[in-house]
Amino acid sequence: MDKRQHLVTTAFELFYREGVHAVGINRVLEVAGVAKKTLYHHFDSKEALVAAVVEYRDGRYRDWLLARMARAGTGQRALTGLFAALDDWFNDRDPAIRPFHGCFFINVSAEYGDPAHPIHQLCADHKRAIAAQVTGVMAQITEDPVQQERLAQAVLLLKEGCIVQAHVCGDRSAAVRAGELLTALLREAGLAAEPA
Amino acid sequence: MDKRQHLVTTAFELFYREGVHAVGINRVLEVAGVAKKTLYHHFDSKEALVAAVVEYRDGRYRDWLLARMARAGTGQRALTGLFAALDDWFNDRDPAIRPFHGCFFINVSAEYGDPAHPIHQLCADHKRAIAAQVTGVMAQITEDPVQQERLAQAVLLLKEGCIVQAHVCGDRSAAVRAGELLTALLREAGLAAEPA
DNA sequence: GCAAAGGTAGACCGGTCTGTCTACTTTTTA
DNA sequence: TAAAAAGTAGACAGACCGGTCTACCTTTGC
Repeated sequence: MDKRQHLVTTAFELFYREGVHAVGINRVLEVAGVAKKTLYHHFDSKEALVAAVVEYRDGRYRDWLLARMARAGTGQRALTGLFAALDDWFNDRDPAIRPFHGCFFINVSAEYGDPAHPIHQLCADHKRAIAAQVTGVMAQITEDPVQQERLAQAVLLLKEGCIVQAHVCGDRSAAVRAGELLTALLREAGLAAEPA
Repeated sequence: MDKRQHLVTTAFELFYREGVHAVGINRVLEVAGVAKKTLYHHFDSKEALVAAVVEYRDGRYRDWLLARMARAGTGQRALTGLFAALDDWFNDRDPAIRPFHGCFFINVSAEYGDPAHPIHQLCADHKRAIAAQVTGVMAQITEDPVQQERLAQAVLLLKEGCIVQAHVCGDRSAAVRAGELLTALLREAGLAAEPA
């Protein structure tokens, strides 16, 4: 059993559910069943642990989303798969990502509000990595690079928007509406919807 | 000088910039130049202060947004005004709302992650109040109630989305793109863009 | 003119925070 | 097999947390 990894996953669950500042190091140690010395052997400080947790979640989340998109197909089907994945996430239907307590990266960057803070930067890095993934899919839909960028940005806007609506307002159907809006936008852009 | 109000505005500035849990009561008192007894004369607890701060910001923010929309005109022009207002907010161009550190309500509900928590509820209430405002404007654009609801939801999705993009990724032009997407959606819905 | 309300400063309470440390045990590896 | 690495429990330090309290001062309304 890798103690370091165990600390990271335990800390993630607590931080995600209750917030970073609301969870003390002693609480993490108690739940993980690990000695304090061990934590400070692996991490210089709580902030170093937080950084490791963000990076861990970044990898997990992107792997999950990419897999769900790939499973749905390519091009437009992958985008439909993205919003279907979000819908399952919001409604706790996918064991691979359950439970839903909002976007961890939005939550953490709310607590580390200064954009220059390293932890905030890690959250921004995650969003940029997701953006790169989505832009890659866009290349399968249109050849026009301007259109690619424009539509990728639309997907991201709708994605973040529906995550916030789902978490803050408890609107669990936000992903469905976001998906429908994207379809409308693709139609408006002259890209006919593919049959299911 | 109303001490209670002074405490609320001071606490808001600190909470907004640094987060609720990151700012202690003593810090608020020090910055406000107010005695601890006075704070606990007006508020039962820190949480009561937080609630008052959220309600204060709710009023201020909605007044500001409503004024900006009204200034831009009615119907579609009001919606354009909404995204222009967000753009000014993100780029610190409007003294009435400056500075920008993300959406206070998203930030606070990230710290009070439990949807059943009263503070989280207050944040949800704010979003619902904004939603009602936007739905009202939609009645000026189309008579179809289904279309009204659908487009209002689209505006909210794009609004929350661009706020997150602006704050987490530091993308200060997110509001402009969100506004363009809304125009595209209105066009797709068969509602021709009004001339400026 | 005086009581009531609202204000001041700051000591104090019990508790929690991050982080350090001692002293000892287990596991890994060369 | 022996040294090095990684682990254990938990006391401790110094700072800060939210919140209470005493003792005193200032404003305000009747």
